[in-house]
Amino acid sequence: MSERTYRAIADPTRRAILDRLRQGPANANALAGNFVTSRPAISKHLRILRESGLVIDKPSGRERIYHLNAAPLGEVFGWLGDYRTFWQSSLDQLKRNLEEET
Amino acid sequence: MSERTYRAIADPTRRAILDRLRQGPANANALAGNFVTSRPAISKHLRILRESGLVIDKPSGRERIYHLNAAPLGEVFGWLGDYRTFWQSSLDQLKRNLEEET
DNA sequence: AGAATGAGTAGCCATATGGTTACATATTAT
DNA sequence: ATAATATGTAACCATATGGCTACTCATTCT
Repeated sequence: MSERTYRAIADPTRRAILDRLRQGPANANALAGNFVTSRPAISKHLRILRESGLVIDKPSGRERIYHLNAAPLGEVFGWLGDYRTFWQSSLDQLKRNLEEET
Repeated sequence: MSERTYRAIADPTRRAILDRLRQGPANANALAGNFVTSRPAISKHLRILRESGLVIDKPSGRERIYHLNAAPLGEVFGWLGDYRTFWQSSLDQLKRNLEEET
């Protein structure tokens, strides 16, 4: 399912929602309040976040409280981790490669 | 520019290209050879990777050698890092939250 | 010179994406 | 009971995305 995770975090609004949820649960209205975007649009983003498992919603009366579930991000983090050594040495390493046969 | 990075890695083919480049530089043809997708499609992906700075191309005669440049991934890694504590404790933490008022 | 090769672009197409307004539904407040 | 509130969905729209075939351009091989 990690494919969905990559897609989900590709959108800046959705990343902002996740960032917001790091400070604690919130209902849809509260989340929408943070953006210029219309509430239905946020509702759509929340659906995508739900489907990717990045948020979990807990119905509470007429409202729905959204909780962050960061677990799926672990996979992405893992994938990126494999590149760690590359970006650490990359600047000079790359230069050497590129100038190698100049 | 990190926005472009998130978009770039959202596509599985592009991630596969990056994975491939981790093993060393390659020209466009070689990269395209790894996929069922047509060469022009790969060419487009390479353009996006170039524009996001994730690859750097070094023209060499009639071919163009692509090198991985993982640096931009560092930003994404950093963003994900802020969630680390969440996914580590998330399973039981979340359960507690959800069952809190049940 | 002429053929072949590596690679990008143009033009086209179908589907996905993100946004909007209008509407439907359920729960809570008066 | 009725009004107000919270939220999601429907229908529609414009643009982005990813893929394909045909074509162009530059370089290299014979």
